[in-house]
Amino acid sequence: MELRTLRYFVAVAEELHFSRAAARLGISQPPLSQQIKALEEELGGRLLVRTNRRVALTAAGTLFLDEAREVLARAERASRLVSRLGRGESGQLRIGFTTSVPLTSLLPRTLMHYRQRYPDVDLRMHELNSQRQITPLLEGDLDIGIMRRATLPPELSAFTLIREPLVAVVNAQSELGASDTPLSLAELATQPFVYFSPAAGTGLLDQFNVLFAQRGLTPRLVQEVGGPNTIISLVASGLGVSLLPESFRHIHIDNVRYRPISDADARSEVWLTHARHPLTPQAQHFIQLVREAIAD
Amino acid sequence: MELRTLRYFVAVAEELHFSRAAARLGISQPPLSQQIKALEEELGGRLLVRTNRRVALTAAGTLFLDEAREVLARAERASRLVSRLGRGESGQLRIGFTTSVPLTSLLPRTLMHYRQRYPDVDLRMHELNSQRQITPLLEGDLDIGIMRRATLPPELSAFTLIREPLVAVVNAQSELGASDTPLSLAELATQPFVYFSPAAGTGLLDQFNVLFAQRGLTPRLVQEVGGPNTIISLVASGLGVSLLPESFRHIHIDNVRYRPISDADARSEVWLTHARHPLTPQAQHFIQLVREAIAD
DNA sequence: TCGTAATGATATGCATAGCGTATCAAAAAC
DNA sequence: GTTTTTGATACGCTATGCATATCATTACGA
Repeated sequence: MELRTLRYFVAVAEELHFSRAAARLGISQPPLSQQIKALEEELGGRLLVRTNRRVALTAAGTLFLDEAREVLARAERASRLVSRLGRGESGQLRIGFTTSVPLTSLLPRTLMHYRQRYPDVDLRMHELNSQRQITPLLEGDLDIGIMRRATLPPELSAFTLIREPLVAVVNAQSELGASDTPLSLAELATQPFVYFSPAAGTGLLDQFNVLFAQRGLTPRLVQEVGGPNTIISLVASGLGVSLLPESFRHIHIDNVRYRPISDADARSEVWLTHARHPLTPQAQHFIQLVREAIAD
Repeated sequence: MELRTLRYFVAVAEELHFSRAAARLGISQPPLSQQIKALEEELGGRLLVRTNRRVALTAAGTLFLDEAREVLARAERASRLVSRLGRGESGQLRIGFTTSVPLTSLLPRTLMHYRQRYPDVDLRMHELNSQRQITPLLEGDLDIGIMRRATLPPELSAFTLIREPLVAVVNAQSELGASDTPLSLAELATQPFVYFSPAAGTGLLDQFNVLFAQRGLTPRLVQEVGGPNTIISLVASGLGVSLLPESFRHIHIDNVRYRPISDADARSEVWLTHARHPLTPQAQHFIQLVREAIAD
């Protein structure tokens, strides 16, 4: 017994006429008669009484009509559900992102596009620092991670979404806050620094260390903090200077001034990271949209 | 998409191994791979991830596994239910019978056999006189009627189950009750009669009338009643004599004596009647059992 | 590091299931 | 009685699904 058999039977049972049913099914009448006959033989009893040029359902046929409709409807439903899920039109997409990412316009824009295009996908955003995204990505608890540049295990793959300049964060009342002209890292390094503690897990700290070490500079850290907002607040209070990606300029706090860095390599990257092999269709679509957004 | 496809997919999803699944299905591995591939193309998304010599389900595949199992189970159930019903192993059987029929051993015996053999058939017995069985039989409200010989419309078909002699029912205190020897109808007709009213609808009245008319006899009816038990009671009270099929001897009432009738044609028939064309399998089985019981 | 085993994918040929055309048989309608 | 309707039957063909042979990739062991 196959679904085709059920479709044929339902057609005959509804039309109560073999030729009309065959026309509706787009086949000719003889094979339809044969299939119904075979079905009756398989079930071991008559489903239809063909008498006096009139076709009628037996009790068994009436029952089978209900059952066959039910089976067909379930099969149809299964196909529809799985098709949508498999095409990435439903299901879920879990994205990890760092604090700084919402400040760039790329992510909010792409998320908006994605939600418009795939409104039935359950989008789950998890704010996690770069380090803390790695394990969930490896274990399949996150589909996509958006993070600052970091050292990744080989099972993860990444590409650059954004490459943005670093800017000095200085107190407007201080000596360095008197101007808006570019500063060199060497100049900045003369000042007391407020920066992330290693426990904050941000990829920015690595970039920070590398940049200064390459120049033989060792800035004096007066305060280690957990998040960028704290950094900016402490700079506002005059505790020291700092160095952050340009997108943090969007955070306006009294007494804080952002100055460009003259060093050409003072840049930070935002990465899109994912486990290497089996990307879900939802993740593929998201990445596709991100790439299109970058291309603009 | 066919049920076969679903069976194949379930096998692969359960084994997570194409070759083992193919072995379980009794086919070779290549066609299995092809069918799964075709299924994935039809649904428009991957159901399985074949990676690193390991097969795993995607989210869509996990959903489809549940759905496919459900569809297959429903199809299986439909097949089982309808098969039983179509084979006459379940469903119902509606039998009409007259008052006198339970007195013969044939019907109780056959019913017992039928219930043993087809315990899941809902057997509905309706006590109805011969006339009142005809309409339900014609309209499909009864499958089988068991009745005394009657004139039937051509849409009904019948055969004889029992042919039994008639016996005289006489009062033990009366002149005719003094002996057990055979009586002729002519002798009996000299006595006042207790018999069925036409409203009782029994086929016995027809037979009664025919028998006496053929002999030019017109017995004097002193009382018309509705049922055989009343006849016997009234005979017991001395109101008159009567004529009933032999099986009524099973009703023992004080002061009633049954005497054989010497006329060879003084016989009554019990018929099994049914609508001509589409007998339900349940009715066919019942008739089969009755015929076997008669053959013994 | 290289060879070997395991495993799914691909290529190709064949058998059969299912379809179409032609025709029959029975019954109803005129 | 003739014609029409309609499901069943006969028969040939095609396409689907299967088997055999082989390939490609990867993991594993020496």
